[in-house]
Amino acid sequence: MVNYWLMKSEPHVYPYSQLVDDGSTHWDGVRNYQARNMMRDDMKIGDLVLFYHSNFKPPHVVGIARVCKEGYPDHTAQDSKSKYFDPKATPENPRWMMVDIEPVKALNSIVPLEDVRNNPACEEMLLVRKGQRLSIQPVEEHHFEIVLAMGGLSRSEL
DNA sequence: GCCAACGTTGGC
DNA sequence: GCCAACGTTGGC
Repeated sequence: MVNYWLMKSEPHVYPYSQLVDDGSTHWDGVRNYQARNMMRDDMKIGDLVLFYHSNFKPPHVVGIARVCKEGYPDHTAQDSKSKYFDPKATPENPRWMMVDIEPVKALNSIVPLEDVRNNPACEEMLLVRKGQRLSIQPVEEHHFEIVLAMGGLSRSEL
């Protein structure tokens, strides 16, 4: 059973192209409990991810990624030199978790947030809900397929 | 740069 | 357990 997600990254911090260059990455630095719980409990190897560029004009979905390692402790929380350091995190109680993702395919054309918002079929997506700030969001399969199609790709091309 | 929405913290 | 103050996110 494959699940679908959307993960936000600021392109000036970590763009999709960097994921492609790196081959995979660990999704460190998430310090929100809802997002952590999804990484810890729900994200499974093979799950597909809409990779989203936030804080960019225009904000947009840029590519597809895949979960390649399931939830494990985010070591940056225990690194006092890291900007993600959390003094409450310990080896016994790491507090924060991360997953690894790998690139699957860039969209043929990016899908701006506005296009998602203007698509009546996407009305129910968390991404376009008012006040929705979660950096990791569950996505329904049909929404995943719609965004994929808006980006000029079909499921069989992944 | 503004600010709405939301999450977290900590005093009580 | 309430809630005011504060910090962060992220579109605009």
